[in-house]
Amino acid sequence: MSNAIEILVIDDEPQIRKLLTITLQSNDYRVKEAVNAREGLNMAANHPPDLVLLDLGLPDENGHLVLEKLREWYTKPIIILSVQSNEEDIVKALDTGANDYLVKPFRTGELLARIRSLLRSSLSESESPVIKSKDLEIDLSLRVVKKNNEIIKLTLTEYNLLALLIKNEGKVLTHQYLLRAIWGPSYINQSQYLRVYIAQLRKKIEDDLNKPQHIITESGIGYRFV
Amino acid sequence: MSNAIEILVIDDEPQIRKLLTITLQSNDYRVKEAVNAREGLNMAANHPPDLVLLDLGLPDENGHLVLEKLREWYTKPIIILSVQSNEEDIVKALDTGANDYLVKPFRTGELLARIRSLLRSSLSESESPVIKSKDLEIDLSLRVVKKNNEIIKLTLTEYNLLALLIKNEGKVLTHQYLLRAIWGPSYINQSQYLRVYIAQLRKKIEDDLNKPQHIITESGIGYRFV
DNA sequence: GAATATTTATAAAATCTTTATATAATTTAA
DNA sequence: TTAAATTATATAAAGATTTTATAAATATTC
Repeated sequence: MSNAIEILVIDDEPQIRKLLTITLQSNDYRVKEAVNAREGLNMAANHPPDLVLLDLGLPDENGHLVLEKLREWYTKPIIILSVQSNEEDIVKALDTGANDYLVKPFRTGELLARIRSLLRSSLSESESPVIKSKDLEIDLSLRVVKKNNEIIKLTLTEYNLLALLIKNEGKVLTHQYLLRAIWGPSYINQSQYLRVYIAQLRKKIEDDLNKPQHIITESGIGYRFV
Repeated sequence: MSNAIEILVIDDEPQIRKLLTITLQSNDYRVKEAVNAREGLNMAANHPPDLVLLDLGLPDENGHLVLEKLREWYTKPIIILSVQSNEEDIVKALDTGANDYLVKPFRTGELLARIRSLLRSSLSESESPVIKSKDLEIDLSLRVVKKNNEIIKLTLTEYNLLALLIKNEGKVLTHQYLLRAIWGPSYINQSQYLRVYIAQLRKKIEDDLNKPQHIITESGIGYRFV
């Protein structure tokens, strides 16, 4: 998978690198390893990762200095891993731009949770989940649908229906399923509702109503979004 | 100073609250104190702070549940303070939406550094102090709104509503969310309030009331600022 | 007592539901 | 396999309902 989240580990201890790599990989992150400051800064610059795990006790350069250099341009999360547990180091690292500081030995479950926490906030602010096709674009968090870069107005039911179809892209959703999900369990026989709303949606998002490109009818079964 | 950063402390132990309040105030933060979950949630809703310090061991409700309720709508940083140092609690809290977790007793210098770290990222990314569009200009730090370079007078509620919409530019904010954020959780059914204030805001900032360019109605859902 | 907030009332707009009818797809029977 | 019959779908449009906009009256706050 090429859209996996990439994490750069900068640590000189081979056994820590190995532990981190195995832990992270088994949680579906892509991992790159650097064994010292020079290599770490190079790798970060050549191919910026989504998050950096940085050991403060590197052999070739002072850890705080590495952090400072990295922060000159790197804006995504940096987590410090260090054997130093004194307050001075922690405060200094955080004030230099680190987003978190874990004292070695750390608990891997906690590290993973802190990684998730940081990725959550850094991702949600920069880019929201947008689904794009040739002419359509749906931003589920903004609740906005665009066709050829123009916002199209959808009513509550129209949007709910489209969002459900899109979330299950490629999959045929049965009449029953759609009716139950949008109108509720007591409406599963009101297929006509569905037809009316599918027609309205197509009028808004399809170029040629006689040859729908997005909402495909599966006669006798349901509809499918492609 | 009225534009100081405001921190809400939710903790039932008086001596901890006192320590936190003194520490924070001497670092130029404005502090509000809540002694239990109910009071904390109310205070957060009525006047959303810039950051929340939440004790997990509250007397009246489970801490994780409080965190969950808060995160339903509150998007700014939350730091957990807890005597529990077990990994399970830490992971759970972080995955529920906490941004950091400090085990009591904590070092105040580290707490302050972690607060600075979180405020740094949340402030720099979420709100640039001045937002401009063709005819409108809003300075969130000065609390001033200009239309065609003329200052327009807004009441407290009008300003809070407009500021919230603007901070979430492009995003549809539901009635519930707006009512909860501006009036508090007990007002989520008073959609009429919202309509009255939206109408007043439009009268002040829109050129053509029949074709609003800034505050867009999403019928059945809420409003969106563009 | 002026400014602001909360209610109330009501007209207008938007949306949803229902009906009607044409068209398309599928099944049945010769 | 083809033609008729049946079933399923598409779409417009009318009526019903819900939602929204706005003015204006009343209450509250500072």
